[in-house]
Amino acid sequence: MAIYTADSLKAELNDRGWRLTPQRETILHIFQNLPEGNHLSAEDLHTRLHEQGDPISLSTIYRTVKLMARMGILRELELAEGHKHYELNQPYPYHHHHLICVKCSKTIEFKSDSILKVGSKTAQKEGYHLLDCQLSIHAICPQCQRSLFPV
Amino acid sequence: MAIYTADSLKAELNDRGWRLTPQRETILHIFQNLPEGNHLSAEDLHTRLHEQGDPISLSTIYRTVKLMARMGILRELELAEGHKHYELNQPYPYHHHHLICVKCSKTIEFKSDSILKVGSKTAQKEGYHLLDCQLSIHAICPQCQRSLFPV
DNA sequence: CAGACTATTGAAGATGATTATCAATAAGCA
DNA sequence: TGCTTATTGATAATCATCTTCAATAGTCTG
Ligand SMILES: [Mn+2]
Ligand SMILES: [Mn+2]
Ligand SMILES: [Zn+2]
Ligand SMILES: [Zn+2]
Repeated sequence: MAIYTADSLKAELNDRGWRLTPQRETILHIFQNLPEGNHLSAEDLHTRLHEQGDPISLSTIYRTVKLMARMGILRELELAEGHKHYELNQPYPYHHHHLICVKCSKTIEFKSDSILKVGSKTAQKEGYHLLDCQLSIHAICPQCQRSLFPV
Repeated sequence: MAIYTADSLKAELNDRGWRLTPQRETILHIFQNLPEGNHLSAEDLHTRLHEQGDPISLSTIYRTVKLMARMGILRELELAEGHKHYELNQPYPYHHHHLICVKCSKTIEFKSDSILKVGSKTAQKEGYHLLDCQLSIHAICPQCQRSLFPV
């Protein structure tokens, strides 16, 4: 959960015998410039990259996003059924959690440093190397509570 | 997050115009008798049901498990890549969270009532009807930190 | 308790997000 | 500037999950 620049990303990749490519740098930039509260799926990323003139293949997008999640640079979120969303994994005080409507997927972000503390402490106690810590509240939003549609 | 019996399950299903079937009751029983720390995938459930002489179809298992998650009876967990796991959604003091190794999926459960409080309070403040609240700590376990295998 | 209504089931096939393959390309390094 | 090999893009493959639909069986009513 650190702040990454192209340089620090390169350094960390090279450390592991990997490489910094224009594609990886471009994808990092997309996330770094993503307004708070936005979350991108692989498909979203693909579209957005195309629109800005960076036609990166879906294969590469899937690989990159997975790699960055494993490195702790991105967070992998289950905000909707059927596909994952990603956002930058930022440290305190940007770190936050999600309240998700299981019917319409409307999502509200909220912060809690006590949760982050519990997460760090628990990982440390067990000797785990922390990558991400996210509270997911699955619930039904006020609007969907009124809807008569089943389930 | 209530404790369910076959009767209370029937009552809640009927309230919504739905039905209690032997399949649904059997699946609820499986989860009610599952030892702490166990989590079942749809495929796991299918196998286990077959073994105990209840050959319920995979279709029905997927439907039931999804239905019960939407009702708040089961929790849907992302403990490993590629498939979901389910467990009973129990109230305090059985309610717990998961510390997950992203490389080998080894999972450790832990409790925290402060997190549960944050979850309830947040849902309530936004007018959401709470179904489940789970802290997922994604990390790398001690054993996998030592492994040389990439990512 | 029987009959009507319709939710549910099981079998089979479809879907679609994500991965695997592999030849061509291009980082990193000396 | 070359050498090694990680990475990319195109394509095909995977496989967890959902859909369809005819047959079955809960629930409700009289
Ligand atoms: Mn977010
Ligand atoms: Mn558990
Ligand atoms: Zn909603
Ligand atoms: Zn591990």
